[in-house]
Amino acid sequence: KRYLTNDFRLSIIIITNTCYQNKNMTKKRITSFDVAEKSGVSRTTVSLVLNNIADIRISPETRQRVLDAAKELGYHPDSAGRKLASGHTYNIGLVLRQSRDQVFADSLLPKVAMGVNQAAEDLGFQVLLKALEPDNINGYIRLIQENHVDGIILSGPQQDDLEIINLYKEGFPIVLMGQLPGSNLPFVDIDAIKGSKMAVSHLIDNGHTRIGMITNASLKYTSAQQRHSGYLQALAEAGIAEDKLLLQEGNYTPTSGYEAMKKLLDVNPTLSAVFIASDVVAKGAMQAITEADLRIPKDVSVVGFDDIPLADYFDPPLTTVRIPSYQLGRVAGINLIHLIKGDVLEQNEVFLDSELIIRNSSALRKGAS
Amino acid sequence: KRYLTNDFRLSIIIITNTCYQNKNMTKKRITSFDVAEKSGVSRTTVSLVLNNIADIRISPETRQRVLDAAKELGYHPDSAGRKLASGHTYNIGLVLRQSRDQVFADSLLPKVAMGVNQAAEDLGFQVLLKALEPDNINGYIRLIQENHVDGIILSGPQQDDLEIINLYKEGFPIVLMGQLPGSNLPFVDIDAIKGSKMAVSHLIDNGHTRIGMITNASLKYTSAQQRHSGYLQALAEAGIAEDKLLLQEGNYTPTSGYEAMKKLLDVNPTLSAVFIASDVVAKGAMQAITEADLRIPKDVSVVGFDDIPLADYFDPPLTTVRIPSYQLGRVAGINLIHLIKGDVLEQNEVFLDSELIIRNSSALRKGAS
DNA sequence: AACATTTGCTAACACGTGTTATCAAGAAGA
DNA sequence: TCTTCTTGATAACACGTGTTAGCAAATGTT
Repeated sequence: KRYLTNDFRLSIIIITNTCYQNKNMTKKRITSFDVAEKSGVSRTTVSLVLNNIADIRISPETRQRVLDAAKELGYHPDSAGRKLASGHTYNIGLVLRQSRDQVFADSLLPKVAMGVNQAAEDLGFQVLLKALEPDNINGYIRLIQENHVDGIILSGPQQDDLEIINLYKEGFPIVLMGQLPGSNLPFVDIDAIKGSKMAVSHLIDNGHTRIGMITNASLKYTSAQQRHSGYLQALAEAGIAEDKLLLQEGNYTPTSGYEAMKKLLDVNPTLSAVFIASDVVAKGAMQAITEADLRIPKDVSVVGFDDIPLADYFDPPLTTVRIPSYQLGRVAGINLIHLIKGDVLEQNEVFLDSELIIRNSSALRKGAS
Repeated sequence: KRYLTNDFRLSIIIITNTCYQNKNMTKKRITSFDVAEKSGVSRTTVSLVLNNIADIRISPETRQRVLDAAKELGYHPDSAGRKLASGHTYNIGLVLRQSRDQVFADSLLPKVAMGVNQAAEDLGFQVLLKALEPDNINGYIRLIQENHVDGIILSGPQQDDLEIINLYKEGFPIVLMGQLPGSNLPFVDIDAIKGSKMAVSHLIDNGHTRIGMITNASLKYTSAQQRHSGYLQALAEAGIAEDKLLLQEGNYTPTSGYEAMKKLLDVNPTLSAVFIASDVVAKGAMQAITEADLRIPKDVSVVGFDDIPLADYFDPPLTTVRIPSYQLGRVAGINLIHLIKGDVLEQNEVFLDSELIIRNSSALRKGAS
């Protein structure tokens, strides 16, 4: 089945008639039949012209007559009819797998959503938003079973998402935002290992050897694992041994960072720097550091992850790893739509580069090497 | 036209057959005809049973036979077919009117979106997300013209949104998030005037008389106007004269708050408190205060607006006005769906209460009254 | 027994589109 | 002149559902 372009739609931005079903004074919807009648051709011809079908012969005069009639009547094809006939919905689903609290605290989500929206807009698709409740893990299935979408972007996939793998194997277009190890589903993600490594190496370069870490989330999440493993790699390359006492888990919230940091300081008196895999968590941790009468960065250097909008306004401004959120959403959208159209992806696995933003929270200590 | 319930859908959460169109090995979709055949009744009966139509007589045995067959075959009605026949899409549009930068910085948006999502989920609808580019003000029109949605929530309406008023007059279901003065469209909003007044009165109660204000956005936005007018009302009630030198405009960003605060301090040496109608803007302002060698709250008390997730972790923790974002989204969603179903709204204009969260940034100065 | 009513179900239409197979007319070639 | 090819357009089918009008059988009433 062919996918249609929307050349015609773009040419009619002027709103002449806004007609829709209305239970009171049922305004008649303008159909392709009306356009056909007005321009004195068949409905088939109208469809062929308006969808700009290639390899079909229509005389230039007729074509123009149809376009004029459509514009004059303010015709807009009905999406339901189109879906039914073509088999395509021209919708993509943006499915949020994260817990509600996680979404609440996610200050990058708006950027991601805008990126997806832009991709859809550019390619003639619409975005269906679906947040999954924890007790409704397979809630997105309805989108597919009832044919609401042509494909989905699954944000924050987790280990127990088995159904999604079957769907992909059966040929349903899916792009992950984040990774699902063990599956070969196409995904778009940042290279979190590289990003974390960059962050921790920066601390090592500044002379630190006792470097703690607080994760962004439980280590059952892929993204937490990766950020942790970047930390380990940086240590290994510098010949620093891993010390499990230097690791604490956070869970997206400042509070968790506060608690984790307190534990870390209790157990590790010699700790001189900490890598916290989430800016939000870092904010809480910074407070714990200050409350322990330690100064940032003089006594403890801090590096975060995400570069949330406020990171530059932390006290002191937070050195962190910037995630290209908007691009992440945009590329996921573009790739999904390619998949839907049956194109082969240039890259099945896309890693976008993150960037180390160096600010004051990791400034060199006076007198250090 | 009647609106259908989704009782049947809820009873089939187990996924037996996940069938969809596939260009390679075109799995046949299971239709209501298949269910009819299997249970030995007509397609009409299947439809009547599955949609649980009232005032129709079906024998209990037949009803059960249909339900069993549907469950066994894993039948799920096709949304396009349903839309075409019923005239309803069971979609609501969440349209973001704010500029891209504004959305990026909006840390409450995820909560709002989750609220809308929840309402839709509960009432059997889907959410279509549409962010408008500044050069595409009427972009949502396509959603309506092509019949993608049964109604829309317009977030952040602006003065020049005239088309939306016409749509509503013609009977199209619309709920605003935020207000559009001069129109009588139904809306859901916080009582921003009351909230601001509460915030400023709190400062006055603490003994302040020279109270500055930095707006959250340009005063052409309704929300900025309201927060400003709450500020003025609180002053008036306390018999404090308005001083235009005490007002500066912000624009969502910390940077704008930083600049605005510097100007404010330059011109008003006696200023002892400031009300900043956005926590994000306040963060920048707080930095300007600190850089001027002033202490919060000792020299300058600060009160914000929004209660973003990090406000409790500002230094010092920020006194602010909490917006019930999730509820805002949920109520907007519920009311829109009521409107779609033809119900009369209990309240056409919904004001949700905001709450003053008192933290350290406005603590009483030692020795003050 | 004759008629009226209820019960249980269905045939047939409607929704608005995309697409294939086909056709008439005109142009080109033999 | 007769045949072949091209052009321009269309009739007819398909998609999957909701809904109205109506029908036969069963039940109730006089």
